[in-house]
Amino acid sequence: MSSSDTLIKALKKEGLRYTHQRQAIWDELSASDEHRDAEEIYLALYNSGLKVSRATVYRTIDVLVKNNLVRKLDLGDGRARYENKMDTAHHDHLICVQCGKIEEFMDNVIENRQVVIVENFGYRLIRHIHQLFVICDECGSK
Amino acid sequence: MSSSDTLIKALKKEGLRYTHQRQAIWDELSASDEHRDAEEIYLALYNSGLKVSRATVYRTIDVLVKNNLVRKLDLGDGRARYENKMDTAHHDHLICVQCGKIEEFMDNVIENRQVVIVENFGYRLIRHIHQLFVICDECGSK
DNA sequence: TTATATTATGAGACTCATTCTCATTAATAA
DNA sequence: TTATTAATGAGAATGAGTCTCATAATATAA
Repeated sequence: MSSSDTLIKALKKEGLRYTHQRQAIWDELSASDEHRDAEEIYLALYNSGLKVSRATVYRTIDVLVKNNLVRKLDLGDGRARYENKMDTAHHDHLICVQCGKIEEFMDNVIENRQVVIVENFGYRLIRHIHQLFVICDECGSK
Repeated sequence: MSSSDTLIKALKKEGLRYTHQRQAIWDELSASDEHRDAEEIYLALYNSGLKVSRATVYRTIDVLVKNNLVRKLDLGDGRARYENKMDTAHHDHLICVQCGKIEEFMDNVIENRQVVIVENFGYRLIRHIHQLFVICDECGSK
């Protein structure tokens, strides 16, 4: 499925129109594996000649997040980061507290344990946030 | 060790003065096991007749967090919550996405696994955030 | 103690990410 | 095509948290 089809499908599902701006924002996000904030995405578009407003960037990202095309990360520093979720398996993050580098991890033992913990409470797991704040190899060797 | 002693020790360590406001804020935090935001703490003090400014609430909480007397929680909704850390063992949180109820959990399997994951990257674990967003029993039965 | 030096406080201005408003523009339906 | 309706852009508004600076309180020296 092409990148446009994915977007069009999500927009259709939401009863929203297909616009150049929405395509541009999705293009920008889907072409990268970085974890960027809204301003970085806005500037990337701006610098490539696509003048999409910040408001539209935020509005469109919300739709993408809601439709599982993009993941929103809250690293606790006041700026949300966004990562493309296309073709990527579930994972959580390691964040270097010195340089900000972000790595991904996934551990089935932890995934399963989470479910057990929640079940023991008699609750139902909806989603989780698991972030390991580290000092990475480069920062640690200095 | 009394509640005042704990505070006084932390302030001394930081080279800060012991004031009525700081004591009042610490009293308010140390007397409760709730997970409250700064405004709730400010209002609790205000309503008990202690007119401490919001600025001082924030400033004092920062000191308490830095000295491990209080834990700051980022639930991703834009308001930090604070919980007293006195006499409480390490734990993470379950948060009901419907009613906001917060429960605590601790699992040694997960704790150990985290360390292994980070070591495999050649990194060093500094701290972690692990939040399980759930629908609690009360909300789920409705 | 009392005076002196220094830090803490309060009020409100400010910041910054994000959201909202609303007039204008663009996409879809007829 | 035009009519209808939704989307966009510019900038105002929001809200948690931080900063400023004049005043008040605490600690130190005498």
